[in-house]
Amino acid sequence: MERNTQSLREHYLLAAISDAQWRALAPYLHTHHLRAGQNLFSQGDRAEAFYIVACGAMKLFRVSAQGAEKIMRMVRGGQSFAESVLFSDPPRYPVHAQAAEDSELVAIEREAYLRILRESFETCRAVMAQMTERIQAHWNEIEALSLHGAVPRVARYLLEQLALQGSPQLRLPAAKAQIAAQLGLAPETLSRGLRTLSESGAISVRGALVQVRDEATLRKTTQA
Amino acid sequence: MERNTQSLREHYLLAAISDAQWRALAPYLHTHHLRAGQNLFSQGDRAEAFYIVACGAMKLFRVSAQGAEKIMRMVRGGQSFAESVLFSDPPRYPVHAQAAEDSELVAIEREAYLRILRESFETCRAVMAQMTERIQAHWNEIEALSLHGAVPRVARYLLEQLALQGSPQLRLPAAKAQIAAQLGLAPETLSRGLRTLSESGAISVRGALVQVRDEATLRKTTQA
DNA sequence: ATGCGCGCTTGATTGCGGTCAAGGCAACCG
DNA sequence: CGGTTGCCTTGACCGCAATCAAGCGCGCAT
Repeated sequence: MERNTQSLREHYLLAAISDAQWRALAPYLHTHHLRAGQNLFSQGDRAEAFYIVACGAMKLFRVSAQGAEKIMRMVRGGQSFAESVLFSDPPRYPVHAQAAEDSELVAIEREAYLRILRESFETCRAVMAQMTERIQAHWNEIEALSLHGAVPRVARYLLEQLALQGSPQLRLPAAKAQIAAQLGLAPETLSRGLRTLSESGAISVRGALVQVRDEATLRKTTQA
Repeated sequence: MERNTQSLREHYLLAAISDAQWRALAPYLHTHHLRAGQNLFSQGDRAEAFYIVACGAMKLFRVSAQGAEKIMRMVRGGQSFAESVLFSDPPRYPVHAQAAEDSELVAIEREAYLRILRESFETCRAVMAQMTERIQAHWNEIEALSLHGAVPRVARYLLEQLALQGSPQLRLPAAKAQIAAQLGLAPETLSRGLRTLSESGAISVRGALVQVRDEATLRKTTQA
């Protein structure tokens, strides 16, 4: 973990703390290596730590009684997850977490980090800002789920990716079945959605490569 | 507002601050009176304050392009809303807010409260805990929306109300059309959902009065 | 008491998305 | 080079919830 130390400390959850605090925290950091498909924790497990993804990708998901899987969030390198267990009481993980690829994580012990938080308003502020962002994202998702149909959801997802990847040459970051699960759709419906968007001229698709041809149309479709 | 001062200060967002901080904050608190149906702010408005409901009820909602209204949250006496604008930049309200009944609110200016927050970890902690709770609620709602059908959503809502009201003699807190909008359903579907639950023996309905007869069945229906 | 109006319920129809089953396509392997 | 395997797409069908359209019941005012 020595090599990662510096980049880890640049993470927003750790950037604002003092050197002394950093040294105090160090014994409570642990790295984990997971192979694709391996479970990290299950929904309902007692939580002693939260995590930062060094590399790879984790999927956070829930499972319905019939076994259908809904991906709540994909977490990639540099992002953190399960910070919410810092403040829930009793601290339990509210989702399942599983490695979507071979991954490397840093676990941060809950109690130790809370001690840091107590002494650093800037870090508190970072945590709160992060939570705020998450809340906004949830509202958008709830709105999409209850107000819009399947095609707008796909369009919204593509715009998100566009913002994320910069280039109009998108490469889908996961298998389409996974993306479908993230959007709360059947894989077939995602397929048809992409087809519809193609036919409207907004995008063109070949395999996992999506070319955004008309962002304006795409943006309109979002709220249709 | 003098009469409310004490009860206001017992609100979790204000409970942990010192007397000096309280005096410093006082000039930045403002009471508002709204009649039922009156708008407080619209989605996208620039935000200078967040709010605590003294009495009455506010509805927070979004509107689709076709005019359909989705109630994101109902806020009643003692609860606060729009705290998330404390940390978003630029600070804009992410929903519309409208009085569902005649209501009395206390507005707390954003900048002033941020100054308090900087000096009170306990208050930070309260804010973060609150946000955590909200995030969990959103996950539950997202799960319900994407994994379950209409009847389980109704069942879930009734269980929420049961926990809230204590007694198995529920009084629905709003017109059924409003509740339907909150659940993301057509009013007709809510009606049929209640009917289904009646026929299964889980509840019985007369007007706005719902008697919970079999909580276990209701709970099963939730995740069906 | 009678008539009106509004909110709720009920029934019939429609459309969207899920499910099931079959086919295409590409990568990997004998 | 043909075969197998896994992923994706396509098409046919089905079911749930939205929509449309009456009917019903209750409160209210004349």
